[in-house]
Amino acid sequence: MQQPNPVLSALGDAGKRLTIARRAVAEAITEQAGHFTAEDVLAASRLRRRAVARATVFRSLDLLVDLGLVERVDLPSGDHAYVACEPDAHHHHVVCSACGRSVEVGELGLRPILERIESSTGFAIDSHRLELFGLCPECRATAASKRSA
Amino acid sequence: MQQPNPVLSALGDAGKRLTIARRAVAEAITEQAGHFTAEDVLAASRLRRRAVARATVFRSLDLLVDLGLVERVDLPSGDHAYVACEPDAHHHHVVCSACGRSVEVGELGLRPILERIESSTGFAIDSHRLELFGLCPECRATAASKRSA
DNA sequence: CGCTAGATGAGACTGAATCGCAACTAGACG
DNA sequence: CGTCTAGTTGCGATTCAGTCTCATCTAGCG
Repeated sequence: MQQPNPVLSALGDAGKRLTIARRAVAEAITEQAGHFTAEDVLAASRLRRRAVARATVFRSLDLLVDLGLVERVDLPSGDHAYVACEPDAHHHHVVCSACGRSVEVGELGLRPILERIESSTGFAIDSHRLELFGLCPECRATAASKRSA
Repeated sequence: MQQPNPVLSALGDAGKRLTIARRAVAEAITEQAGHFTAEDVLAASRLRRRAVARATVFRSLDLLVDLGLVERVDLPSGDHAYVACEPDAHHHHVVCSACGRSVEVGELGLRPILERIESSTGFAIDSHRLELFGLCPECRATAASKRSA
């Protein structure tokens, strides 16, 4: 297992050191199916051979957010979570409210809407945040079978 | 000054008691230009003759959120804030990233986009959250004049 | 006026997130 | 391959928003 881990190579590209702690965080992140909290990463690192200090997890996460490899989302519950995502392209996340799995969706024609808002309010909109919550196909199926039981 | 305060009358309609603490919170909220944090309300209540306990501020805020008189927004900074808003109609908020002032915008044709996402991802989207950040007209003007100076 | 469910205040408590600082190490350089 | 040092890390203390408990209080009704 060399390291096809995109998080690590991106760190290298950014001129950051590839420390043991960062490898551990990167691994913990890439094995998460959907969104995860800082605490999840912390717990995952502890299950592996290398535990990472809480402060370091936060520092690494901040770094990854800066690099655009990870994004912060605020769950409807108010909790803070993160999702791994492709850098560069502007996109949004659809988060399953049952299992937490998340998928990215592309830019999806929001632009004309933003322009409409800009002209009607006079605001110069420079950032937005669209978070979508619902049930993923699997959880819909589960919910449906439970209901019929 | 009787009480044309919409927050208070809505509380009454919902069968809730109009206590002194709630009046204080309602006043603090209605005098906020834009978004505000729980701490802001707390501070505002202290400046007036009637200080409200921290726990009560949170309880009142939760209540107002339930009644749809106030909405929670998560600032890009990660802070939790609230915005007063009209109940009932589905809408979104545009928040000025400089002064915090916020205005509501209506439903704005997001529906077709949501449908597109549902069919492409298989998710059943049941809630979404769109928060827009940018400069309000006043702050744009201020920024522009500063830049030319 | 008196009653009672609902509301409040005070402050202890929780848990996430941050900070400061000494110790460590990745990676550059000779 | 050894040395050097800025970037990192770990640890523990700390902060701070938000919650909880419970005794006390009161809005609003009859």
